Formats: sequence, structure tokens, C-alpha cells
Amino acid sequence: MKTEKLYPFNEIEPKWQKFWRQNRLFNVDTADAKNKYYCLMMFPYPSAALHVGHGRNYIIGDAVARYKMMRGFNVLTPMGFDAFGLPAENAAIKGALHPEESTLGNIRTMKEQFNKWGVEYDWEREVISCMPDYYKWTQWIFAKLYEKGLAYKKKAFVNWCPSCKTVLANEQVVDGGCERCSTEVTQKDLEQWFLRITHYAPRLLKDMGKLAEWPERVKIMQRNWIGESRGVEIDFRIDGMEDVLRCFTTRVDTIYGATFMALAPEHPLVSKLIKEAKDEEKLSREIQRMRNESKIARSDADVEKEGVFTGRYVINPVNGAKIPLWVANYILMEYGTGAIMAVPAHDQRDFDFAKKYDLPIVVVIDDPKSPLDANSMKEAYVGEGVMANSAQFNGLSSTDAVERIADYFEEKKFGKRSVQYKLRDWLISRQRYWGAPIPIIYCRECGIVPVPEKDLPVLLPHDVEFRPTGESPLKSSSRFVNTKCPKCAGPATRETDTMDTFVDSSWYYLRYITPKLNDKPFDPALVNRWLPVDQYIGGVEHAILHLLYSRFITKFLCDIGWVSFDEPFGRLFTQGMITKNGVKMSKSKGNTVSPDELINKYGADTVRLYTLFIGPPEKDAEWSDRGVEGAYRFLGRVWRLLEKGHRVPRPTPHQSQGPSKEAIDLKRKTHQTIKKVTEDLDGGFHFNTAISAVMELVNQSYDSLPHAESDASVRAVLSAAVEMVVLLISPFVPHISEEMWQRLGKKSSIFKVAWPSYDASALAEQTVTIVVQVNGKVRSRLEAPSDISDAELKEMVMADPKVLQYAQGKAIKDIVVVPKKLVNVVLA
RNA sequence: GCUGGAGUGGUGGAAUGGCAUACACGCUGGUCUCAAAAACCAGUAGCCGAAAGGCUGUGUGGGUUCAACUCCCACCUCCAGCACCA
Repeated sequence: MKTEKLYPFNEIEPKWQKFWRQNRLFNVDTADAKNKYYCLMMFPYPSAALHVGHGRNYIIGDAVARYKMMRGFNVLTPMGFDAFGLPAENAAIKGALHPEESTLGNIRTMKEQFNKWGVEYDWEREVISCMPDYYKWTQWIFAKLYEKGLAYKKKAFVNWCPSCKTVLANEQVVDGGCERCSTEVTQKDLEQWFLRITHYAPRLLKDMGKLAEWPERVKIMQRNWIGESRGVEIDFRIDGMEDVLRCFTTRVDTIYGATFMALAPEHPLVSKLIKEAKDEEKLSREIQRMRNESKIARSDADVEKEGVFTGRYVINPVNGAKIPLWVANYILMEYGTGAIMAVPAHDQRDFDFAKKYDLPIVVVIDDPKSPLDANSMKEAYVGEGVMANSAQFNGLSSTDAVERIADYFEEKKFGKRSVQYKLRDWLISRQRYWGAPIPIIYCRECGIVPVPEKDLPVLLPHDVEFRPTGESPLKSSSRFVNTKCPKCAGPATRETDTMDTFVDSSWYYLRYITPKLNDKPFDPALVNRWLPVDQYIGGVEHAILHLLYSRFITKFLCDIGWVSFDEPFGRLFTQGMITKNGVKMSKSKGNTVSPDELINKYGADTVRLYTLFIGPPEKDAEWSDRGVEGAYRFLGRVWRLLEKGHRVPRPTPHQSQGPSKEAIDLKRKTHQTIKKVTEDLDGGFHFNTAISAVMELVNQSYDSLPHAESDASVRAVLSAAVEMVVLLISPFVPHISEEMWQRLGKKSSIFKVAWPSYDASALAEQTVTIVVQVNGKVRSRLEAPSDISDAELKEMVMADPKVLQYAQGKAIKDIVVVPKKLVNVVLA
């Protein structure tokens, strides 16, 4: 389609972009934290080209920053790049540039794109996580964690991606596959570094109470991920052995119904338990087979339950009953204690297992609606009910019994109350090149020694064979590996794994405050004045990983006295995805929309306006090129409104006898619009309705143009309305607004102007339209003075011919009056 | 399975107890034009009707209320997260 140029955006936009930079509109002096507003957008991974879906995040953030500026805040909006990571390395392996070159190149491209969008930042604070002056402090944080016992190394079964040839955190395994390449994840037994995030599980959960301004869905996801369960740990004696088996249950009310016990195949006592069994070899082979099944296959709920009897029995502490001890594939070593008491009558998994292996089923909680019979049950009864077959607890409600039995257990020392979490410690070592080296040295004499602060950063060597082999590429550099022990100066070797990039991004928001400091990660005094972040904006895909890790690191830094707050982000906004043809835009699906072409054709303001107008920003939205044209037409309309307003011939002065109805109406609309836009921006991020409100004002201004020719009062109100339109859209479409502002004869940048406030008296209406209903159906409308009394209004309504027509011959039961809005006549 | 979120014209959406469909896209007709584009004007939920007007209508079925897209109960569908978590 051929498009006419509706206004000279191609001249205007570069002009004002240059102006903002020259006038340092977005550069902040952090020494002055008075009235501060820290507006943070999630920093991106530097990819080759941004599409319009990426743009939503930055456009929203830019609009918020500009709005807050006009509200008089000292707004800090920094930007940086989450620059370590696999894609750059994988590209390099395919024979492209070194990761550093491609990353820095991509950063340059992205900054140009931000520029063209009119998305401005305080670039003097730019943070790039792959630069030594940044990762020096990522390493410093690791060293601090190590010092406090919160970073540790252990051999563990870990998630291994055979394609990326690296381990993955639990959070990075999606549907059993690698989050990057979807290759099925396998298990590998490796020595790995972990961060003890589980230590913070209770606080990460409890402090969510402080996050009132976070989206509920994000909090729910984090809560589920942390996965707290309250229950009881119970010790079962093993018949004929000294050892004790501890299990965890949330359903201690079912303890009298435990008919067997089951262990995870990986349980450390398994081999000892089967040692003297007569068919030990066969047993051990079976158990080995269960272990070898991948965790992914095993964790599928549809997988057939399997197990073997160990030949041993344990003693139920409440009644001394001897119950058989099994090893079963559905028991997870990672959760609880890796051992469960099985109650087939009241747990579906145990029920399935008992049916398969013909184990007894004992009902201990009866269904109050229909009594249960263990022989004929088709599925486990998992609801609440009345205690049965449970000695002194019979007759209690099962909910009471949970507490009563827990008390009894603690009294008798059979066990104690306990809390379990699904959250696992954070596995951070990666056998890859493009990441921050873990600052650890192994000395034959001194063991594991963290690199002292004065020796940081541990530089990532440039010349390395980084093709993945399953071993860390850094191992290939003997210059890197061989070093001296910082303690004894003896020969030593370096850790060759690098850190998960989520470590880099878990603290970047602190670095922006003092980005160039080289003797500290940040200046605590300033950071404590500027943080928590006032508004954080980003994609919901980071609801768990990045946000949880950042909360963890902040709490840690708070505990060691480096910051005085324990939650980093006050308000969080997560924008929805932009889709094309119903699916997320991505290069691989070939459905991306490039902003460059659109900006050339319509200008950046059009792309910004459409992006904000497309729908509620927290929801996903389908991109429409037609919609872009609509936004463009609107800007053209605003542009012409300004010109037409100027060209209206001046009315002859003799008509100036006070404001006309048109003038009062337009003035009211103007102030209603100020109110609506302000409330839409303050109350949430309702850009779409704010923009439609301004569109209405523009439409009404056009309608008043003919009146302005003959009526001086309309002319005056119209020019005020036009000025307001420009101010109200300026955070959304900054270039055209600056230009129009200048053409209105204003001297300063529009973003230095105070946001308008509305005049409540201008909102008042002299007459209102009253909707008249008969039996709840709209039958008529009346114009009435806005200060009319209820009684007078009723009288007016009852005189309305329409109402009379319907009311004829019927008794009036009631007349409901909603002042200034509606009257409902209720007929019998 | 569990936990959230959502379901409104041809489309994106607006309205959180009081005029359902604001605003925009699309479409139809018109003005201007040799023609087109742009701009401007009018129309645009469905059904009946020449019209006036009437009836129906916010996923489905019930309920509360003078009044329900909005609140309550049950269900259906879609999306997202989690999922053998004891």
C-alpha cells in the first residue's frame, strides 16, 4: 500500500533524539536522591536484531519514565546488557565470530534500535555483564557466598543437556528438555557448585507479603516453585537392625493406615538393607534398573508404578505394627527424606502400588457421606472425614487429628513437626566458555581456596578452544589452569567451570547506581538511597528464575550488611507477549515484525503509539499492520489539528458575551481527559484507554472547529484543548509532541513541563441525561438539571409519555433513583 | 490432576452493580478527483419491520437484585505455570 506522508516524522525524530541527548534529559546525578524514581527495565541478552515484540518492554518503560519526569520525579532509567551466555558461544562454534566480538557488535546494533525508537536511557550508566569490570564483582559476590558457607561443591545427579554439553539448573529444565534447545535432559553424576538458596526458602516465601505491588500470577508462580509443605517427620525402626528410617508426611492423620513403607531407589540405606537378603543379586539388579531410568521418564505421573520388596520390615511407632519395606520407582530422593509411609486407602499413588502388589488397604478416615470399604474401593479417598481404626483418635475429624496426632508424636518423641520445600539449591556451574569464571583455586595443601578480592577478576582467557566436549573449555588453557595458591603460594589449579548467567543478572540493578566504581561492587550509601527499584518492568518468563535469584542475592547482601533492604523490586510490571499469527514472535518461526521498516514508513511515534494502544499491556496481543496505520492516521490528525487551529479566522470581537455551550462542553471534555489519562497512568499501566480518551478529545476538538470561527470563547478553549492533547500524549509519542510544543511557541522541552492537573469545577455539568427504565429496561431519556431533587426527578419521569404508556393500568411498586444517572420505574 | 487467568460485534478491545459494544481496525455508501491515494461525512451486534418501533444479545445452565458482562452456584472451552512433592 502506498502511504502519504501525513507529517514530517523523518525530520522531526532524529532532531529531538539529538536534542534529548545534548540536553542530557535522561542523565541523572545520583548524589541527589530527593524525589527519586528508579525505573528499571529488564536488561536484554544482546541478540542481533530486536523485533516489535521486544519493543513493548522498552516502550512501556520509556513512557513511564517520561511521565514520571513530568510529574516532577528525578527519574533514573539505566540500561545494560546481559551479555554472557550460550547463543553467542554456539554461534562462535558454528564458525562465526568470537563470542566477545559478536556480543559487542550486537550491543551496538541494539543501542541504535533503542535510539530509533526514541527510547532513551542514561547511557553513562551502561552495564555489560561480560566485561571484567562487571564480572569482577559477580565473582566477588560468589566469594562472599562461599565465605558464608552459602556456596558449596558437591557430587550430585544433575540435569545434563547432551546437545549444549552442559548442566542445567532445575529451573532451566522445561518439559523434560533443555530450555534452550529442547533436547531431552539426562542425568549425570558430577561435582558441581551450588548456591544455598534453600537456606532462604522460608524468607523468600514470607517476604512475598511485602510485594503488594507485584502481579498476583508472579507471586503464585514463586510460591508454587518454593513449594512449602507443613507436616511431620516420623522415625521408623527397622526390625532387626539398628538403623532408623525417617519419613516425612503431611498426612499424619493417616498414620494408622500405613500398610507399607517405600524408599527411593537412590536411598543411601538401600544397599545395606538388602545385603543379607537371599536373592540379593536379583534385588540389586532391579533397583539398579529403576535408578537408571531417567528422572524425566520416572517423574511422569502416568508411568507404571514399580517396586521390589526388600525382605525387611519396619515398626509403626503408634501401634508397633510390622509393615513391609519396599523400594519403589515413584519415590523421589530429592524431596523429603526419600522415604514414605504408604497409606493406600488415602493416597492414590500408594493405592495403585498396593493394588499392583497386593498389599493391604486399611481405611482410617471414613467418608462422612458414604462409608468406605477397603475391599471394594476403586480409588483412594483423599478428602477429609472421620477418624477410624485409629485407637484413641477414633471419632475425631481428620483435620483436628492432624494436629492432635502431631502433638502426640512430639510428646512421645516418635517424630516432630517439620516443613519441606520443593525448592532445590541453585546449581551454578557450567562447563562452558562464555561466562564468568568461578573464582576458586584448588591447592594440594590448602584444599579449596577462594580467590582473594585483590586478585579479582579472574579473567576469562581469550584464546581457548571453546568447542564443548563435556569438559570445561577453560581446561584447555594451561596458562589459565595453573596458578599459585593464594594461601601457601604452592602450585595450584583453578576451577574451570563458569557461572550460570543468572548469577550475573541477579545483582546488575545495584551496579547502575555507581557503575564505574572499581574498588567496590557498588556504593552502599547511594544504593540504599536509590533502592528498592520503584518500578521494574519485564517479561513474565522471568517470573521464577531471575526474580527469585535476585531476591535471594538481595537478602544475602542485606544479611552481610551491604544493603539495608531485603527486597530489590518494589513494584513489578510484567508485560504480555506480542504474537503474530497467534504465536510468539521468533526468528525460528519466521513471524517477526521488524521495527526498522515500520519506523521508516510511519515513524517511531507511530510504532510506539500502536504498541501502547494494542491492548492491556499485561495481556498478550496480536500484532496488526493495519492497526499501525490507524495509529499513524491519528498522529496525522493531531498534527493537522494544530495547523487548523492556527488557521481558524479570528471571530469578530462583538460576540464575546461569555462562554457558549460548545466552549463549556469542550472545556469539560478537556478536563475529563486530563483526569482520565492521569488516573489511567497512576492506577496501573492503562495506556490503551488513556490513548482512546485523548482520541475522543481530538474528535471533539475537530467538531468544535466550525464554531471557533464565529465564537471567541470556543476559540480560546480549543487552543487550550490542543495544548492539553500535546501534553497528554507526550510520554507515548515524544518526538511529535516536542515538535508541536515548540510550534505552539513554547521554549523548553515538553518533558520539563509539569504534568497538567484538572479543574474539578470544569467537570461540573449543568444538565445531565437521565436514563429512564421501566422494569429494568431502557425506555426513555430525559435532560434534567444536575441539581434536581429526587422528588422532582420522579415527578418528571412520571410525566414522560413513554413511561405513561408502559405504566398504563399498572400499579407502581417502586421508583429507584440513582442521582444524576438513572431512574427505574418498577411496575407490579 | 493441581493452581491461576481468560471467554463481549467481522477484528483488537471498553464498561467491575446503573445506557453493553467507548476508542480503534475492517467493511459499506457518499464528498473531493480524469482516476486513485490521502482527507472528510454518514452507516455498521443479530432478528422482525417500509418506517416508527419491538424482540434477542457479553461461553452454557441456574440463582441473588428494582437493575448483572460485573456478585453467587454448577458446568464447558481456551491459555499459562506446576505436576508421582509424600
